[in-house]
Amino acid sequence: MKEQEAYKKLVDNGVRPSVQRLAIMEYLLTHFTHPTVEDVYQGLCNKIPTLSRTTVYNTLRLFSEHQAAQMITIDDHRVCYDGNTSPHVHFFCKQCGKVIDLFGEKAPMPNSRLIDGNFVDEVQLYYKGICSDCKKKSDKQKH
Amino acid sequence: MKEQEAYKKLVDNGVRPSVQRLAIMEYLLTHFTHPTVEDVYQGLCNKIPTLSRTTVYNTLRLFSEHQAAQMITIDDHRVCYDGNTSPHVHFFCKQCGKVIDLFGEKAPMPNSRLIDGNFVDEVQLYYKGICSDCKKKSDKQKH
DNA sequence: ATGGGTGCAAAGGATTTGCAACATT
DNA sequence: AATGTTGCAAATCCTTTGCACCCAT
Repeated sequence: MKEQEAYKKLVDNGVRPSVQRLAIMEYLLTHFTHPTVEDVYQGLCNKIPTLSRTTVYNTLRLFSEHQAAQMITIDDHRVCYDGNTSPHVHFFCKQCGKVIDLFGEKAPMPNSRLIDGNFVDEVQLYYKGICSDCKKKSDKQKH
Repeated sequence: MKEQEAYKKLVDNGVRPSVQRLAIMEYLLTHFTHPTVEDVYQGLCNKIPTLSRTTVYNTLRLFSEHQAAQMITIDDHRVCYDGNTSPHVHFFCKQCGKVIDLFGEKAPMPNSRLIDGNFVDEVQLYYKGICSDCKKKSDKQKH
């Protein structure tokens, strides 16, 4: 049951559970599609009709501050989130804006938590380019 | 002379030179501070009094599309740019918002330009945390 | 009853767009 | 003349804030 996993993930990371927080975390743990705030809102507003975008904004920010989710800033137009907090590589398609996991690539590890006196607590590796779907489409158009 | 370097960087990357574009590129090549659009605008509006923010926005986007500069999306509140297009690691301070180069860390290389059918033409590695300056400040407050 | 959580409406801020004026070839 | 470039003003869109209400302890 993903509900219990969501509950555990909140408590383990020092976030008090509430109906909304549990629902948002459960959404992240069942949709590894790198949803934006709007995606999460649209996905839950039927289930929780009183849900507001503000709550989704606040909650996702809270999650990332507590390392309960990863905030992904790969797209310069909007932020998105990932419930998978283990390090892995993200690919961004500059054409369609999709964010894809590249589990085959090895995620980097800093040499140390302390680099030149700066304390590192988060690492993100981003690859950008054109995804296979968009590449196929543009290949077709050439004929 | 940085002017000639700026000119070359534009032409080499297929960007037609103009007064504004040269000035903006020269600014990038003399300020490795990861300036935002506003920074570049403020830095140049004395030299070019007619300069508009719109032009800075358009020009920097153009540069990054032509690989003449790197667009850095490490800060979720605003984009910044780097005239150094060789791969290196960026550190973002979550407290003061500063972006620092970590030349000591090794920048990753994808195994191939084509990963799972996706074409990769840009790689960015971001470290996030608290910078040494902010760490010192918060240490002092404890006394 | 107290403190945290939620949600509405409004504000804020970064970025883009439409379009007319301008520069350059 | 034709084409690309610039810059103002307005629009857009994402995100945050202020504040009142609500819920749970």
